[in-house]
Amino acid sequence: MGLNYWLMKSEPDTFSIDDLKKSPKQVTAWEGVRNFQARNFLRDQFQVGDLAFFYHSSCKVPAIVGIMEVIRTGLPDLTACDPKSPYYDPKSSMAAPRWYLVELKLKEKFNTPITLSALKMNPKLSKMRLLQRGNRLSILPVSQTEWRTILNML
DNA sequence: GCCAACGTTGGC
DNA sequence: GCCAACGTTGGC
Repeated sequence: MGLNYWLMKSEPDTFSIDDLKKSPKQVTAWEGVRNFQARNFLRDQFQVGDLAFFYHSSCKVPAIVGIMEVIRTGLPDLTACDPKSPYYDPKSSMAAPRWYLVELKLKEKFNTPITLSALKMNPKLSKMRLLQRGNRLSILPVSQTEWRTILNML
């Protein structure tokens, strides 16, 4: 099986691509995913070497702002075990982790973000999951064709 | 701040 | 297992 492509949303007020750029080694643990479908992607389908778009959501100009590479997978999200964390989940435990995360390294920050409205205007992307009505998943698979189409928009 | 759409919870 | 109520997401 080949490598996968993903789109990962983050609210820039919480964690932006510049925060990632400033992180040690430009690596981050993508913590706080609390949706089962997204969790299943993280736990079961992410592979080392996969590439992911960094997407800024819930902000003035929602956009793809860069590319990350998956460097570690299948790690339990221990913020679920920390009562002081906003991501605390009493139903998770060290012995039986409920939530997982991956580690990502910044590959590229785009000089010009690819905005949501630009994505919507590209007829080749009409089937993209991000653009489907009512989509709320914070982690979405991207097809290889979509990935290439989007890179061609840079 | 609004609201459509969706996910989760919990009573039955 | 159903489904109403509630909470969250996220664009606008």
